[in-house]
Amino acid sequence: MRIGELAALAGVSTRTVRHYHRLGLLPEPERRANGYRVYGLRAAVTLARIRRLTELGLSLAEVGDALADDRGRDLREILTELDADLARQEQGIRLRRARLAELLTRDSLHPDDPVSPGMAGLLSRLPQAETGMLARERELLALLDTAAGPDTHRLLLETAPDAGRMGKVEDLYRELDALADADPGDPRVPGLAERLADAVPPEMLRSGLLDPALRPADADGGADGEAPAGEQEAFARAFLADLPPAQAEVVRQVMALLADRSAT
Amino acid sequence: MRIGELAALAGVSTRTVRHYHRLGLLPEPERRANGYRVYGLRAAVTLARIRRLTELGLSLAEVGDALADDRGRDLREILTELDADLARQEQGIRLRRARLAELLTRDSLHPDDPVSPGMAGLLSRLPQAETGMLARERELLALLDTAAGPDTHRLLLETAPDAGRMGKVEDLYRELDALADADPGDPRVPGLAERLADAVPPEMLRSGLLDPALRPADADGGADGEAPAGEQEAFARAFLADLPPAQAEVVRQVMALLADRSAT
DNA sequence: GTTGACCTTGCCGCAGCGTCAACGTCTCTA
DNA sequence: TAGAGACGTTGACGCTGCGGCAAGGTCAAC
Repeated sequence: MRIGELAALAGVSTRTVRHYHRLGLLPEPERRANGYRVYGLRAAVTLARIRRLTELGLSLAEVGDALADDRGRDLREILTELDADLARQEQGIRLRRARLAELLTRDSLHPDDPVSPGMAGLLSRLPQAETGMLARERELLALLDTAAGPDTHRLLLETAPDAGRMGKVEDLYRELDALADADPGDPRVPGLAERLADAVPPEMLRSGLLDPALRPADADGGADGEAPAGEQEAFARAFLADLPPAQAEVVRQVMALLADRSAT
Repeated sequence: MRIGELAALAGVSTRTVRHYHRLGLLPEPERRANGYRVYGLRAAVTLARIRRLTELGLSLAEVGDALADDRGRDLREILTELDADLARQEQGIRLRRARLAELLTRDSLHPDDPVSPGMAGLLSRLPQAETGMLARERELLALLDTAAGPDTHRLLLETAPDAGRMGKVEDLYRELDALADADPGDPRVPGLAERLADAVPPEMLRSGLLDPALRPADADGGADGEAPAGEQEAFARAFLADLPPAQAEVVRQVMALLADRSAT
């Protein structure tokens, strides 16, 4: 047999056969004078064994072990391990399919993409916004949905304000947006900060969710704080750093006010 | 933020971030004077979106499509397709796990490796043999188990001789083995051929399983036949080509005898 | 000044082949 | 007898999603 016939017999490509030669799974056979490989039935038998094993899901390296470890004994180990691995894969796929199914049943695929069900609910209660501060907060929440640790995540969903309260602060957000190009010393800043501080739900303060953000390190006017940076601080700092100066100043003042109040 | 902070925030490696840059999934940000990349919160948001999508099982290319196709609409298609793909994978894994389970419950892992249950049964009814013609036939059967089409495979299992009959021909196989180094013209050949032909179960002849092997093309003494080679002929030819001369001659004579008999 | 923790680009490696490329060999047919 | 077409040969690159290493440059702290 030449390589093409062997390959056809075993139902693989010639490329595959040569690949197995290079990996040492299939011994290189004799050559004819013209350089063509000549195969006997043994090669087909070995090739079929390799295929049976790979079709079960063994890697070629594992197949190599199984063939080398002279028949048997070790094979059972390999297969057992393989089964465990496949079980893990199956679980992973099922989990992703479940998430997918949940996503696909949602009436509208959220513009912020596949967030968790809880976060999707939270986002849907927030006023919609394509631009401005509200849009940024929506993005931040989407980011937190995947990047925050489970504790932060849980607190976030538990202390989420209800729709009624959110409706009330919508005007305040518009005022914030108006400060996009303003100076940090803008006269509108202090008043807005106070009204915003008043609007923060008390249960959010009590939850401790804001504690890291309230730490003094965030209150200094410097460009970058140097705090040891737990995860929540990291998010808070990144958020602040991303804001226009006047808006950042508002947020800082809000934080200062809240820190004062929670201290008393 | 520098790249390390961004990566930590999103829970990926810096290598991953740079990889996404090269793929165009994440836009290259501004650089500081020293060449360091500087990121804002937007990058973290995008990065988180990429992660959410990849964790669902989308390829990075698909993520790219989803991000490029400006929000939404197309995403549902991609996800639906992905779900179908995952379903296929899940089925594949289940099937392999079922086969694995079947294999692992077998008391002894067969030396010829994971053959199908039917073939395992057939092989277990054949006399064991480490070498010689019987060993070759066992190998051939293992080969046919994976390489033969479903029709051939079914015929093979249906017409398999029972244990009693196999016991009777065991002696004949030993005689065949004795011819391993003999001349094709050896005086023992014709008699052995006749006794072997007598031993072939009539239902195997009737099944048509042997028909291709009985065709005249196989009877000419030439080195290689040139028949159009259906699958069964291919196996038969390979098997014959692999035998020592005297044994091949016996087989040819058996075939000729059977052809005569089935013709009358 | 020297660690040590960052950052930069760039290239190799992984699994399992598919897919050229550039070439030789064989057989059949016009 | 020449040419077409179907084979064979080696070799190298491509794909996925990064990890790892090399060979540096930068920056803050001791």
